[in-house]
Amino acid sequence: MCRMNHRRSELGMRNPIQCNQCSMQSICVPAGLVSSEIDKLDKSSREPHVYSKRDMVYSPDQPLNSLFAVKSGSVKCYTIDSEGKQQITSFHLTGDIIGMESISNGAAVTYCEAMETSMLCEIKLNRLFAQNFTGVDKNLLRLLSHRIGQRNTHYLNVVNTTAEQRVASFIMGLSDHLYEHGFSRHEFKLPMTRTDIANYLGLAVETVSRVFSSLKQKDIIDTKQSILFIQAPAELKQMAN
Amino acid sequence: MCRMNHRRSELGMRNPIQCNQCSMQSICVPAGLVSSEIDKLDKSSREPHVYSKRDMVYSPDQPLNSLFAVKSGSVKCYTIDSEGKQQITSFHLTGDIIGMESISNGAAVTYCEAMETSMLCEIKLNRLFAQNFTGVDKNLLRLLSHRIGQRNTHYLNVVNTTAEQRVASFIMGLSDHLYEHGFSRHEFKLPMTRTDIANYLGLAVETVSRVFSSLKQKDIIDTKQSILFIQAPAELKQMAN
DNA sequence: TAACCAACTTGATATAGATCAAGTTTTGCA
DNA sequence: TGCAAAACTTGATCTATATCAAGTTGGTTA
Repeated sequence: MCRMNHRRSELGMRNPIQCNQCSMQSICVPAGLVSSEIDKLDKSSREPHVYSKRDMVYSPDQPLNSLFAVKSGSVKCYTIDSEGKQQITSFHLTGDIIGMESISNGAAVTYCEAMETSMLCEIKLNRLFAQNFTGVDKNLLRLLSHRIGQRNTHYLNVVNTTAEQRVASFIMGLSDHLYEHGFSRHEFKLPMTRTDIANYLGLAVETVSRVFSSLKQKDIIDTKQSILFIQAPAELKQMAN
Repeated sequence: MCRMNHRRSELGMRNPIQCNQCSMQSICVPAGLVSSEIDKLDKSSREPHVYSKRDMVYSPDQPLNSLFAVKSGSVKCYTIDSEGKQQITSFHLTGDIIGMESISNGAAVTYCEAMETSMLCEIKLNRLFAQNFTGVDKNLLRLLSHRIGQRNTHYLNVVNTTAEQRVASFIMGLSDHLYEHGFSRHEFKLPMTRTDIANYLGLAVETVSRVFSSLKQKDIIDTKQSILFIQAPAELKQMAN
């Protein structure tokens, strides 16, 4: 049987699900809690908050003692330098936990903005710290450790690589992430603009556009509006290296 | 009185100090332990291991359930891609804790190599996990969170910046780190080669060399062998932005 | 459904930094 | 202490990608 049939469409809106069915519950909720206790969590932790396109989840220097789980949709995190220039540091899709870099000083360090209508759950850190839930701390520790690895990987993808490698690796990264979270590997919506992709990868928009055109011409990918089709995954993976 | 007089020379070898005097003890040793209990820690945790230049601390895929504290000297972490090309992901000096990205899967993900004679203490993770030392877990969590921020900062320094900005920011970063750890802010030894700096910053060696020459010509820095002097910190900081 | 604005594309040209080349200086070892 | 190898520097040339320019396409709103 084709695995694809079981997969959710990336294109439609998903239904919000309860904490006790959520794939992120090992992080969100102290591991020891049973279903009846989950119901007692305050509403802001139990129910996802809906953000519209361009809504800000948090801004630099804002006190922040929570993480956020992206239940659906997508966000971008960015800084703005002294000359007012935006620099995107990360994109986050369904299944990502964001805000880990602010644990160290209790304040946000980037802007975090919804790129489309998105649902995020707030995970209050004081709940994780309240008791000696060492098991939970371990999960959290693994999560942060994994994020450090991801940041290194992104760095490796941008330093000393060609424009084509960066874009190929970027697309493969999205594809892998979506597949791990139950979506199609070869057909998905790109929630970010070419300008955002370019900024994230340290390239000019025009260069990103040219790479997309070139990949399309080689029948490696195709696009229809903001939907991307990966037609030759092996070739793309090889480019990404 | 000049603060400099109190600072250790970066140039000479430091004496190993005991755990109970060590500035890293909040991370290395479960916080509750008193001096008499520290003595009971096994020798590998209590005493730093000495590495000679080019010695490998760990290699990718090697099982790793420890962090390492750099007590003196310096190391570089790097990956080697499928074409055998080295890419340096980080440098670490006295006071750094390394290996955090391997917590998530219990195995090293990079090579870690001593750049000079260095002393590192092994911090076994199972000791931190053994009991419900939530306080320690919190320290560790903050440490990892901080590292994520550092990785972002390094990324910001390399993406969409000029060669001059990268080098200026790199030098300022070293200067700040060394100052925070009790060394001189304006005069220190560069333990890495120009080739390593170039690789780390995504530049060619020749470009790094030219930037150094240009900064020297502008009387912003000076070098004598591997000693670097920062002569105009304000200008350098402004370049780094 | 028009019309406007943002996003995207494609082409022409400019340039920062890579690469190639040929020294010079420094380091480490016999 | 001297010599070889490695590290570094400087100059000349090349190139990948930025920048500038001028469209085209697509999405949103009246």
